[in-house]
Amino acid sequence: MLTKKQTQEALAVIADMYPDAECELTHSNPFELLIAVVLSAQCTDALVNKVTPRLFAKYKTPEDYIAVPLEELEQDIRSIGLYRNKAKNIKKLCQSLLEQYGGEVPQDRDELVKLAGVGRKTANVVASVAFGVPAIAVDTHVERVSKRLGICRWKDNVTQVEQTLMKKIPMDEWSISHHRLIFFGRYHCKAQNPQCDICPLLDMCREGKKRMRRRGSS
DNA sequence: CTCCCGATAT
DNA sequence: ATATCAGGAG
Repeated sequence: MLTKKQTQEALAVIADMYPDAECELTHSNPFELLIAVVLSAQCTDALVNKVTPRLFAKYKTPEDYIAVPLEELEQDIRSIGLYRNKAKNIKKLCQSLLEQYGGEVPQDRDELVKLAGVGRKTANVVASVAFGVPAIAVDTHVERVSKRLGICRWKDNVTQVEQTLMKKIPMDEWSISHHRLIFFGRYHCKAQNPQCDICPLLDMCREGKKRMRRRGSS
């Protein structure tokens, strides 16, 4: 496992690669962000961004989502995938916003996770990006990168990964580091074809060195 | 653990 | 053809 100091050294290198990493889901207010993040489960941001322009033009408020039949909302988000669950969740979520939060998106993570379709990862993204609350949302990229680099253990679950990252990163850098880890995972330390051969972190990466050996001897 | 699920890269 | 995609609910 990388120490706290080694972890921050690795993050400094990643910061050089992606100094301006930020949320890539297009949105213009907390409500749109919440919808976009719910839609983004098991799906790329790029695909979500293809759908949200016309979605957000049609649906401005929680009332708008409740007003249409479920089947119509399903069709409007069909290309995202998992659309039946997501349409149902968005309707329930909007209902809750109106009934319990005056139509506004709550800022508290504990309130956010009570909403349909909102788990810890989504709640962290919304709290962090929309409201500036320090948080590290552990998605597939953050988990993969953290495990490959050895910031956490291979068998850690997402909760353990989040705890470890919060311990090894200063709180005022949680949000920016989270986005940089995502960029690093999405564009460089990719799931399918990681670019270990040109990786500035290869020296301190167990998995990378293992992969390079495997490639070199075959 | 399984199911949801279309789009995309390889 | 298959793995994967800013996961969450039952």
